[in-house]
Amino acid sequence: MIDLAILGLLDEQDLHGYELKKQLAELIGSRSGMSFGSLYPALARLEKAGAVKAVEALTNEAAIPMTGALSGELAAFRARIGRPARSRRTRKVYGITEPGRQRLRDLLNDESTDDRTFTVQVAFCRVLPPAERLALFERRKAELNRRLAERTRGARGESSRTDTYRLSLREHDARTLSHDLVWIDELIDATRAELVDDDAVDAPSHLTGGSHQ
Amino acid sequence: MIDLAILGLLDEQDLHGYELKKQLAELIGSRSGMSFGSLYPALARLEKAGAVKAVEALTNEAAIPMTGALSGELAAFRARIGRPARSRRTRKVYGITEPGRQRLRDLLNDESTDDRTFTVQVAFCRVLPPAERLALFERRKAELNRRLAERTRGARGESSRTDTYRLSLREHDARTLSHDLVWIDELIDATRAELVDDDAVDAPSHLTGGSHQ
DNA sequence: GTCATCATGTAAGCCGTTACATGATTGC
DNA sequence: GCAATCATGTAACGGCTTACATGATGAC
Repeated sequence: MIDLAILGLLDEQDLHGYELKKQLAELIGSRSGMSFGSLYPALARLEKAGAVKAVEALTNEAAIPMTGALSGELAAFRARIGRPARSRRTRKVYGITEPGRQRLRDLLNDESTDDRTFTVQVAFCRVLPPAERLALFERRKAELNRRLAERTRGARGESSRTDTYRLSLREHDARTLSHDLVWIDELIDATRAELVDDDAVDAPSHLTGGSHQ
Repeated sequence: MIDLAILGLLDEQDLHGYELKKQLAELIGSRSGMSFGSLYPALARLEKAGAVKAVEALTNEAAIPMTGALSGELAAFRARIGRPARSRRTRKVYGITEPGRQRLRDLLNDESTDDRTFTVQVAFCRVLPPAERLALFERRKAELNRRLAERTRGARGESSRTDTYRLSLREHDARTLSHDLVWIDELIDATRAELVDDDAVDAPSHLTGGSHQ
């Protein structure tokens, strides 16, 4: 999962480890770890595998892309102080390679039932072609439905040892699952619309009435 | 977290490892692992620490508590087939000890911000006195509010690199957090009501107007 | 010059998973 | 007897966390 997050971020812009960690924390929350002790070895592993490579960090601020709102806080800070950027000899800036992009697509298509992984997959799914994105969402939907079914099955035969709190927990779980399913359906609808749009260019109107559920 | 789940279940009834795993899967879902490779070492560790002990598994069905709906499925199966229970020499049935119960209460009061741990804590929180239960819920509420605040802070300054899917992800996260907060408030209200009831017996009406939020 | 921050890494250790090994009981 | 299920464990391995080690840069 860490590979997915790293490659996804590097696909957007070149970054060094320290900044990567900050953006990672912003993306998936500062909780759920992602400490230096796992980030740097992961970067080294990816570099060895050829998925990322250290790009020449030019020694002045031109090395840092200032277009748009990228590195917004840092840029704002510098502008406020009115001082040139440091030379930053010690930073090691990474960029994604073409094999790395392929690896990213593979990881996005990876059939994992892990919740956190899916979150990160959604965060970067725009790099997938619509059909694969749709497949990703459909797999997730199937997984959530599977859990819902499992839950319903388990609800029988345990009536004796369920106090108020455990009942409340079960109800809350069920509501959360429904909530997630509604969301997935939104994502699916949006992506299907994109697919239809694409088809309208290449081959008109034979997917519009496609199967639901 | 595995200790918490094991002690919580053993506090309800004596169980052997295999059955423990089944009930664990029912409680927190068959996903999120809890394989034998972690269960048995955990049981051994708890036994060594004196938190659980192997109880004499009598070699006939009398060893298995048939009162109420305990072991409901197994009992039903036997009744249906009409055959006596097996001797089960190989099973090692564990029971919780008094130190184990204390350890259970400690684990329930443990200040962890882990989501899964909290789920299990709720599942067994009935063993806590209402005041401690309330404190557990309040801590969770504070944690969720902290995450919400962090999220809101992070929402500024990232407008450029947010596509539709990442926006949708953020919205969904926010809705999920609100949803969880509503639930926590329900739990808090229920527990506070219990507290007030208790007070009405011991010491009337000086906690009713307690601080909110 | 010293402290905080930025920045990168290594090492020890925990925890949990997968896979393997073993063996009892029961249905057929 | 043989396969399926029940039942208990061990061993290898991997991944992640905490803590440690190092050093550059810039503020004061």
